[in-house]
Amino acid sequence: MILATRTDLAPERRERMRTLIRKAGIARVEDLRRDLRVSVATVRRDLETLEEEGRVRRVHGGAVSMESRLEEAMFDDKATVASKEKLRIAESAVKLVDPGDSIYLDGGSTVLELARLIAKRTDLTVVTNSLRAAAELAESGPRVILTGGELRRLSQTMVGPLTQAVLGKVRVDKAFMGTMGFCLDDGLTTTDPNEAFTKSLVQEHARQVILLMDSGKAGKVSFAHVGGPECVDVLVSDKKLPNNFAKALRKRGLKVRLA
Amino acid sequence: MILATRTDLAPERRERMRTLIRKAGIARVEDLRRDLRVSVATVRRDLETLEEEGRVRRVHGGAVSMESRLEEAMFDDKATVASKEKLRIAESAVKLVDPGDSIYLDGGSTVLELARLIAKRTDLTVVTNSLRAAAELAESGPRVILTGGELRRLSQTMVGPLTQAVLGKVRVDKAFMGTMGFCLDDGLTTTDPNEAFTKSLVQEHARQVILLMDSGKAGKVSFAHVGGPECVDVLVSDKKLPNNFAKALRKRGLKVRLA
DNA sequence: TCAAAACCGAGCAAATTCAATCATTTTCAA
DNA sequence: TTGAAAATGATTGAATTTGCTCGGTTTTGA
Repeated sequence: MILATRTDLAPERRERMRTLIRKAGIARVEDLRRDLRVSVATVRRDLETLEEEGRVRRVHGGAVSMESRLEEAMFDDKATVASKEKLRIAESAVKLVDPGDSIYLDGGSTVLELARLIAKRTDLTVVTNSLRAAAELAESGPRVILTGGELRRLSQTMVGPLTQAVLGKVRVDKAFMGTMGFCLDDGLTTTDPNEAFTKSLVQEHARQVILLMDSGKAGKVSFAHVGGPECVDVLVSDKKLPNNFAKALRKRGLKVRLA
Repeated sequence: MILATRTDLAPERRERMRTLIRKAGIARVEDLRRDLRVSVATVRRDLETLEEEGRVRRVHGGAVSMESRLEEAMFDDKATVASKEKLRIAESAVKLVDPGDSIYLDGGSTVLELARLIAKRTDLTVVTNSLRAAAELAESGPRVILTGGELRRLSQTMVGPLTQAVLGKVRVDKAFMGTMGFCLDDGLTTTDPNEAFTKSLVQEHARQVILLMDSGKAGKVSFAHVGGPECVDVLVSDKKLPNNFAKALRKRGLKVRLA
């Protein structure tokens, strides 16, 4: 009986739709309409359901399977979005790197940009607690030393007391660091105490501490205290940095570079 | 008759574009327009989104890829299926991991398979000197501690004297290790002295040393000496392992598991 | 240094796709 | 069988995407 076959058609149709999308990785609304012999309205409604269930991700013109590599590629947040400011700051900071230097790079997106800019240089030694920075330099380039320590997933960095073990044995000419907040009263602050611990540890073993900070962080205070404003030697920021902020820092002996 | 080739969905097209740029390192707008059969306006708009995602860097006339080879390598790692033997060995080895264990994972493809198998477990502590293993566990799963040390590019591991700093401060229940060669006379050998140094260091701080080795490595000798056969407690290998080899090891007190 | 060529971004129009709405059909229980 | 609820299909205005043009900018080569 023809009607009988239609009884529980909807769930079955959605299941077929899901399979079709998974097989191809991506499917157009029009193709699904043709394959499933239903109207586009139904296709859209089904896609809506599947999206709510987390099976697919809708895109203009169709849908991407959540299990496909395409989905991974599209919505991969590992690829950090570098704003123009951050790139400019990094480009300015790279000029501070002299031939033969040994430098430290910590986590943070601006510092990561700097890592990309020195990825071809073979005359440097880079110490880092950032897995992302290490990944940028993993193929070729500087000599790379990782600090070790406990993995902090959010920032993909190695932090905590264990970092002391390696950091205690090395000295760097310049430490390039990021921050969550930097203000005149509270100095350098970040979100995680372990992260803060490692940051202050690095400063003890660096001849010069260079802070890469987009202007949005100026005056901000985060949770964990790293050190006062005087623990930074050079600040590299962008032109939107408030004038009086820069002036106050210079008065305290910091060098301020605006990219 | 082939009708007009239907246009790609935007995510598909951007993915293809991304691949083209990554493969060549750099691509011109004009080339992309021709290869993807779209207008230059669309190419530019796509490049803009890819740039915002941090995947490419636009330059006058085209774009250069910002995706390091490592990410590609990581991706290749995920795509390549390990040999059946290696997977079987890893599946056998994972049964040796008890709830709450702290374990060590070193470099090597078989051990990497093991890392994948425990990526969902949250009851473990993993110490590793392998960036690839760390990458497998970077998203979620066990507590991860990295040894730190100098990056050895070929194996993407941290090796050398600096690893001592962290390894000296931790103890693990089980150390899972790979090898380049294992024979009755020379014991465990590997290609790089620094790597060998770290391996023997680990063995001092592990209650139990478990060697994951496909049968092809049996009787082989590599360059750098790690330790005698007795430094291994358990050998996990595949069924092709020569019978007399297994027998000789058992005679010396090693446990031998064949997957 | 200067001019030609190539390239870029913004704005606009056409085409495609989407979401909301409503009419029709189907389902299910009384 | 009947009526309410759910599912489906069609319509339409809004939103998105795409290709093209035009004025300004960057690069190239003499």
